Amino acid sequence: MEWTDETIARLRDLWSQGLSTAEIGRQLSITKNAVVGKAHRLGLPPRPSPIRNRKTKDGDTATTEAMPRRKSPSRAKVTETAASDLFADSKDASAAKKASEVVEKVAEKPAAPVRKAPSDTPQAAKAVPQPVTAARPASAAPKEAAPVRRDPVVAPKPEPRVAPVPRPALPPRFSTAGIDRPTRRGPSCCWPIGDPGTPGFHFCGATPLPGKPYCAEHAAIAYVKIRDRRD
DNA sequence: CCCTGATTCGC
DNA sequence: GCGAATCAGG
Repeated sequence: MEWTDETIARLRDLWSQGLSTAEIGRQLSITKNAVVGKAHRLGLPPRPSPIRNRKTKDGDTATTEAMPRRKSPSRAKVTETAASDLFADSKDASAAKKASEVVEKVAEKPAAPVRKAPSDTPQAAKAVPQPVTAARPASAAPKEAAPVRRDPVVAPKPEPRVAPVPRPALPPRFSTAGIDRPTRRGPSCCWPIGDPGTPGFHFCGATPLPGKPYCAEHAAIAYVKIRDRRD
């Protein structure tokens, strides 16, 4: 896999949108493993993991005995043997992991696998292109489908605020402060320009294609037929 | 079973 | 650095 600057940017983007690793992988035509692996190497914020937090914790005694730290999955040779004990210090504190615990509640799952790349596979065909979250940049709420209903009588609001989605304010490093984002309301292309966290980072902001989070220009890059991207 | 993300470790 | 194999929870 060639991790170009662009594919990485897309990975970050999709990742930050909360898409599942498998979904991201599908869109990038790579395996979910590749996605997760890369995400980790990039230091992207961990998602709420479905499995139990098996490390960290103060005394570390928790999981030790009940769970064999590592199996030797056949492919794993006995490279550790004696070394294991000698280097068995490992008391490293994974502060980052802990931090993720704090945010466990945020959840708000991606709702549905959306934004399937237009492909010729029958499977992808079932997915209806939805504006998953053209409004990701900040407080605007996705989920227009939210069946949240206000008072049946009053509230003739022409623009009912969408449900207060607990969008957990992006992590500090992704703080939108100082980010140059489009001033106009409504959908805007969320193609990332620059690196999140850096001063110049911003989203494209152009008017997106109907039903897509990207403008025509970036949608052309974002949505590539799987068959065509084989090279 | 399916899904999910996390981790390990040969390459 | 990469990602398949694997683990493990829902």
